[in-house]
Amino acid sequence: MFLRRVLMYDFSKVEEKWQQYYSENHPFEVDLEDAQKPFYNLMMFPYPSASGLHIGNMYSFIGADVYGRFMRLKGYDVFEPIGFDAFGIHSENYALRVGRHPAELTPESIEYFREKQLKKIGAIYDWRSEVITSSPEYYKWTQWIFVKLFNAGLAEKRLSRVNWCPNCKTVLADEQVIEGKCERCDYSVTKKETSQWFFKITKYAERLLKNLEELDWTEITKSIQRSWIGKSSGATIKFAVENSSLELDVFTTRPDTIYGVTYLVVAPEFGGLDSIVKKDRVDEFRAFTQDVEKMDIATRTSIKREKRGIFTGSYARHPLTGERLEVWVADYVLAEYGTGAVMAVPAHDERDYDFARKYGLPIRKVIECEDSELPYTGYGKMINSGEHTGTQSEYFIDHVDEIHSSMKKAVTYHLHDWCVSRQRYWGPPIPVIYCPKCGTVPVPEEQLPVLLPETDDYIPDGSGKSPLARNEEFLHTACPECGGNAERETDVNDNFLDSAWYFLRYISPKNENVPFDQELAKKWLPVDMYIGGNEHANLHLMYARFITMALHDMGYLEFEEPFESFRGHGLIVNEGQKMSKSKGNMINPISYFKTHGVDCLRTYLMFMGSFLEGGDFRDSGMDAVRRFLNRVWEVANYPEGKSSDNLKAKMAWVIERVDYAVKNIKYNTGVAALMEFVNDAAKEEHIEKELVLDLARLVSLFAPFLAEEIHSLKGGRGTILDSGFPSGYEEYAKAGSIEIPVQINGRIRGKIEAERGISEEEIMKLVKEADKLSNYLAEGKIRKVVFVKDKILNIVVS
RNA sequence: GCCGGGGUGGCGGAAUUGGCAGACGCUACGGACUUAAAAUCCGUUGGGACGAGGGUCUCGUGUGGGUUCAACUCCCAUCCCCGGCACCA
Repeated sequence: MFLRRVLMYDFSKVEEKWQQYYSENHPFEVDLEDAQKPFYNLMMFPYPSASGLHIGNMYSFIGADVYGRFMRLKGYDVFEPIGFDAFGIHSENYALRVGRHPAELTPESIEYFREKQLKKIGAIYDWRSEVITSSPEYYKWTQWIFVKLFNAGLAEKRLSRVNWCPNCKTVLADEQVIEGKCERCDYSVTKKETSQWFFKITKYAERLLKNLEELDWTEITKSIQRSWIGKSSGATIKFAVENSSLELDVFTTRPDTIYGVTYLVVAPEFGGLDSIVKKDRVDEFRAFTQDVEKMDIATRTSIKREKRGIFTGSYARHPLTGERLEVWVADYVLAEYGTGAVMAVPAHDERDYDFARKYGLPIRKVIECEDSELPYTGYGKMINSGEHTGTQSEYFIDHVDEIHSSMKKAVTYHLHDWCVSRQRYWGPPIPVIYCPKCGTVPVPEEQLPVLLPETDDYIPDGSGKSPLARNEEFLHTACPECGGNAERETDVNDNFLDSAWYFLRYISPKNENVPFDQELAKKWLPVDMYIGGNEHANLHLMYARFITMALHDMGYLEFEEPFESFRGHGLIVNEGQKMSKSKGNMINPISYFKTHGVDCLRTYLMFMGSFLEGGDFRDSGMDAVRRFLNRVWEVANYPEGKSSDNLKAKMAWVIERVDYAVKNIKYNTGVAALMEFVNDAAKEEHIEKELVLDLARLVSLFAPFLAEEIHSLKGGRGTILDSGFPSGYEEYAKAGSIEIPVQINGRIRGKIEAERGISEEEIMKLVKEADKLSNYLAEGKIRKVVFVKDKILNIVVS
């Protein structure tokens, strides 16, 4: 045993040196026009709302950057931009909380994020492409997109019962309501009827769903999108209402239970209800609907809550049997879904069953089952179904179009139109003008941007109107068409619109004439790899896809899907515990920059678990990675001299492992392979320069600064990423002997050392010569030999 | 309830997709160095049995079955955890 001198490297000095090198020499700027092998590597830009990037941001960015570095090392022109999602309710709420004006606070936050954090982490950003969504140069084009959507008939202002957060004092999209609570502040959301701008994303529901099949996205992300779109197939069935011109359309996924309908139910908010409520019941009906209205969404949609309803006094006719059916109003039917009315089949639907039992409504079995199974919701043989008795459910559903003129196949989606207006200050004003003569007029392109006024009067008042409505100077304007007095729309756009197209702006962030250069778009888009958290899998990705599709249909983009590949990564926990401010167990990345260094934090974040599934952060793991990096440095400083063939074979193996690990986003296994190599290399007395360089190249994905230092120590110039992905060890990988495990009757009984590529006959000969193994063979007759070349030998003996 | 992902040592996690389960790392223990500690280095570390010892045998990837020469991996059943959706008709 020989004692090795301890060689520690001064990470803070090394890191400072290369951070400075990166910021002075811009080695990662890409010539977008001339690049030969374009690769667009995208990560989710942060919103500069809090006191700095948190460890989750860091995790996400570094995971994406490792991929970008890998592609760069492979010789691609990797475009890795970054920016700031600086508008929106999170930034605004943060500003309100600390009592500063968002226009004043946001630039400060950005400055801090950029200079103190993002520029330190060793990412290969091209800072020339930075976009800030709150800058007029950017939101001019956000407004431009609004106008384009408006002109294409995809934006519409309509009266709607929308989600209202009494705390944030704004409307929320359905997507921002989580279990009846506001996504931002956790306050119980209520419904409020107001006039709002909507984007007609539902027009794209089928395409958004269908295209998922072709996308190279993590499965979990696709599944989240699918369930959000929520397609369901069935039929609409028309019921005529007695003594009324009203026809009730219901949507059902189970038209095969049509003979089991014993009453109809409509939602309390259903339009035209007044006409069917019998006069003697009007008061009772009013009281009931008002009561329902008052419920917050969490209560309304709670499954456990007992269903309530009242009979309207009207009857409808069953389209097939002519039977009279009571029409009820009940709080368990939602106006927003399907047609807002349902046919109740208590025997075969749990909700209808509960309701029918409570109010003594008839229950009629029409699908064969035991009485004890009611409500039976499975498919089966139709019974008590007139001429269709004996038909199978599935067959009836398939042929529903042929049964009766009142029944038609239909599809509904859970996806709702995207409510984009926000009654807040900190966002891009919606570029629309209301003229008493000309009506709703979009602001002409040449008048964009509609600047957000600089004002101290920006705090929301809960009136349901944006603070901008109080700004007389902003409010009053001239109609672009007739020049007469007109008023501006005072709501601002949802923050998700800002981020729905930022990846397009990155390729031409300074272009004043177009939102994005179409030639560059052809060359660089769609995005080759997008890595980010699954917490944005629903909203952000869906909206970005929608906007891209719409721009495609208008002829601005050749493709309709913005992100060819997407990888959603997991979350970090701290020592097995979820991080939260209230628990006080937040991990502060900056403090680790100081104690362990950026390289160490990067490498550890990638090593602590499977990136796609998230990981458990532990200080002891940080120390382990610091040891590893020190060993890399130590090995790099070994005297130069011939290395063993074994070590070169190991290098061949590591190269393959790292290649596989990065392509499959299994970074932890890549780091593990590098550790193995370093453990082996440390056992030798000296090392060849080329091996040191190749080690550094692979290490540079995770620990860039240390790698750059080693590269320059060994005489390299520029950034190590330009020196190419390691190769050239193939012959060592092929040479040498390997151990082949030998199984006898499925159990490992020994190992045979043999040349690579050995044949079955040869290895059997060696097995028979080996005492121990031949003893096992002697116990019986060889029935079968299974030999997988270079892998395993299994002999069946009986 | 439906849909997705998962369950592997004391712990974080590997196993390139049917081919040596537990790579790599942590922790713990033992040792070297040290006046001492830290740091560093070396060794041991899934359970059980046998052996003075090199070792040998055996059980083992939530649970119960199955397919196969061979199963963490595939099939059937079942339990649990995480995530998404959910009075969605």
